[in-house]
Amino acid sequence: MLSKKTKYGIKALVYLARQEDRMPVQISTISQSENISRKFLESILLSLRKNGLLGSKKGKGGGYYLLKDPKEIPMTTVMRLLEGPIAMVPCVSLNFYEKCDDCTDEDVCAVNKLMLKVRDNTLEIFRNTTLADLSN
Amino acid sequence: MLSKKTKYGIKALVYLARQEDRMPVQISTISQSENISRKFLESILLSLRKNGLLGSKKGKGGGYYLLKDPKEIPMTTVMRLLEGPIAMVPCVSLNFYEKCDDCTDEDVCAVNKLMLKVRDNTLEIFRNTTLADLSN
DNA sequence: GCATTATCCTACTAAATCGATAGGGTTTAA
DNA sequence: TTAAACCCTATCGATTTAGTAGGATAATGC
Repeated sequence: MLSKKTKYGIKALVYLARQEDRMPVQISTISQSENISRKFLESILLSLRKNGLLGSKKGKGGGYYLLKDPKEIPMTTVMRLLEGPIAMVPCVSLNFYEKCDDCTDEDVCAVNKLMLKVRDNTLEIFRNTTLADLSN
Repeated sequence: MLSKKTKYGIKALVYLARQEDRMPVQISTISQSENISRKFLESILLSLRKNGLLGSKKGKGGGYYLLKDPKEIPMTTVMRLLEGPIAMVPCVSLNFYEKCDDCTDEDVCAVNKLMLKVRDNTLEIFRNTTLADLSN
């Protein structure tokens, strides 16, 4: 299951991508428009800023804005920042690989075999979809 | 992330699928071979039996066995029994559909659009993979 | 018929995660 | 100087996860 954090994060990013200019948008504006708890969204946007996806401006007239062109932001980046690993098991993860405790031989493991296929497909979709694609 | 329940369940089913005959296999045998906590595996196999995937025999010489030919068991069935919905959000789920609280219009929702693609692809894989495929 | 073997079933629990909420601190524009 | 806005840390209730405990029930073989 996708966490609400990820879901809200994507919605907020798409909201920002839909702005013609790169002017700062306030948290409250997004939270009201997308029906997201203001405080929760605040923490999400904060982490997206810390991870280099968003810029922010403090004080009156401040807010958040995208640092790059939406066309240059693939969903792999977004998903990894918000949700973490794309793979369903760590043993098939590219960026978060971890060996299973119980598995003696990964090459024979049925779960590994199956989830590798799923990861490949999902990854392909995320790679070929940018924020811009979702904003239309 | 895939739950351990699902992971262990798949491993156990594959173990059973690899038996030439349909003789009952004891929980302990599988749990030792696959490094799974005996009691936890017990509860998993019990639920698979209740859901019609496995048969069981009590008493001495008892155990669990597949009720159908592994070729006839697609991973969609297995995944839905063990993990639940295949979709990452309920609003794109076939068997577990649920409307989002925050979403006013599903047709415009970026998350919906993206996750629909992911679900279609994942579903295709699970549909075209049977227990038999994973047992080789 | 009785001991042994194995599944069946219910209940409990420790730990982790999720989805927030609280409550200030700091910066900036007007 | 004041109000608007982000910044940051801490806390919290509810839920899920990954088991564990302990006995009830059923089948087998002697």
